[in-house]
Amino acid sequence: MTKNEIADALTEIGTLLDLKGENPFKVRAYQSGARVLEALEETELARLIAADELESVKGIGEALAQKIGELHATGKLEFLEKLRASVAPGLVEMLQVPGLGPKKIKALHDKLGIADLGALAAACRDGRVAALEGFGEKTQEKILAGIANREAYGKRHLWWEAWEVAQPIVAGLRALPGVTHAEAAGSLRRGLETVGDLDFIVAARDVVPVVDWFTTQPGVKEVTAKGETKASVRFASGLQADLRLVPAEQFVFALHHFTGSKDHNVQMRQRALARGLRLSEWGLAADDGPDDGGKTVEGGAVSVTAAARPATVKAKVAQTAAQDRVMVRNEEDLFRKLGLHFVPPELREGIGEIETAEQGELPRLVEAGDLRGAFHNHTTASDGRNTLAEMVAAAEALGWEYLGIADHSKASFQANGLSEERLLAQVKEIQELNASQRFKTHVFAGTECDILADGRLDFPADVLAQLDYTVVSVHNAFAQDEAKMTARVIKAIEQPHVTMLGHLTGRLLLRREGYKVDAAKVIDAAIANGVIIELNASPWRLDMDWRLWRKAAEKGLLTSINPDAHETAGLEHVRAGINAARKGWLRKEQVLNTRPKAQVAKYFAAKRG
DNA sequence: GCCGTTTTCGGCCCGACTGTTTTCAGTCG
Repeated sequence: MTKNEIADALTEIGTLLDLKGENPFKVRAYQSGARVLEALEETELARLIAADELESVKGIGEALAQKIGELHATGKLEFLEKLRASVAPGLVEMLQVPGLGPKKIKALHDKLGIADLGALAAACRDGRVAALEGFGEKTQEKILAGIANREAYGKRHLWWEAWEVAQPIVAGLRALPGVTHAEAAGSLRRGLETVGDLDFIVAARDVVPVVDWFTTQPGVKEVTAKGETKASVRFASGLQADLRLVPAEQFVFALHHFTGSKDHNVQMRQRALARGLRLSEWGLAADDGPDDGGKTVEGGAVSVTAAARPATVKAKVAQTAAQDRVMVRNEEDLFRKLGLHFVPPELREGIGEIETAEQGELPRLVEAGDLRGAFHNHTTASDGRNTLAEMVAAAEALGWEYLGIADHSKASFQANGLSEERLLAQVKEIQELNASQRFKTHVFAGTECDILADGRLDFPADVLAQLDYTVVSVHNAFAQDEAKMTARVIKAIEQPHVTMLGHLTGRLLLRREGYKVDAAKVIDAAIANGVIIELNASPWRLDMDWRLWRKAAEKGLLTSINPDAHETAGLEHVRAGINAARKGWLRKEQVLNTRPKAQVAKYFAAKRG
């Protein structure tokens, strides 16, 4: 078992023990054990197990060491299997209902015999839940609503959709009187392809109007929390948004903390501790040990124990400031205090960015402003919703130097794919449009040519030779096994005149898994053949996945950030592609469509031979 | 279950919020 799988098993043990009403500190021991494990390198874990030194790791004692060792060696754990058998599986599912935790679930199970969501809904409907001690009408209603909406509530949301909700809120927050800082944090800020919920961090002199404004935004369906420092709302789409109000001097720390990721934060806190500092959402302070006036660290938060707890947040800040608080002006400053170059939010995934930032070797990431155009766009000639002229006008409005048109080929019948004749007519139309100088934006004539089931292309080489460039993509026979699909794609990119490979896996985020293909082999073949793999920037695709880009680009792979636009508004999806490219550590030089028109034309010409 | 110049038992993570209570338990992050 890998360390992350073992960590998942420990977390599951914690959850199950919690549901059984076990000692909460025991529960936490398993959960923090999982966190500790996640922070270890895979090789380090193997070494510690081999050397029988697991117990030297803080947070792992005799019992956890034994269980981790067993899971690592055999992939199984009898203790966990017995535990699973002793807890009704429906209870775990009940944890998904907002407002239900282990205690309430245990009470429902023990007193009403409820063991799954169906029975819970029934008990709510006939009023048995409200009659239970510690429950009431409101709780019962909330549980019913939670069950009804759990699919929407539990689900993640496309980055683009979340961003469209978040943008006006950030702008509105910043415009409120007394607001000094406002930012969206979380996975949205990290540019992750999907987002669980929205986190807004705000510093304001007067909090009440901010909370009132936030909870009355258009689209808010439900206000689930409303206090002086925090408010939560739920939009009709099921998207949840949290607002956190912090004093101005804590803003940077809160922003960093809630931007995450969890792994990045764990590593940052460990780095702080190694430097005699403690980092948390509250601040950065000297680490004087656990008895330095009451501050303790657990789960990363610097907090104040009961004996020394001041009455208010303000008093707490004042007290901490009076002690050893390290002041920072911005995130750059925060990283600098820990001996690091600034780590852009998109890189904060805990996958090596901190080590690289220490060496000062983080790349200068590609930016939205670097793009000069985009390829792989559709028009009404195939399945697009705007004409060639409309698409070019939209590109011109974006200030683009060039726009590539790549309509579908005839095998994509469902998408009104172009025959050879229609394609060549379109090429002529494009040449005439360029000659007319009607638009400042130059149009490159291409195609999105289907890769047929056997790896042949939908157009012959002599037709492709008449285009500026060729994108090749898989649009059918998705069910082929990995070996067959991989061979099919490689055969396609080995053929002459192929400029770039479209959406490597064909995935549709939150809707459809991609087809099975060996990405590493395709990447090697693309490099060997001088073929680009596109970064399809459609918010539903973001394919090839950002997790593969860093290594692929290091090996020499070139990309193009392609919106796959089917209408004028779709051109702006390159913004989502920029996120993915940045998460893949890509520099401007590794993205074709950051190059000036003349260089692109030269690149295409060289490829055509 | 883990931990220890407060050491081998008795602590351990808390602030904010809601809902059920009338002083607090449970949830969430």
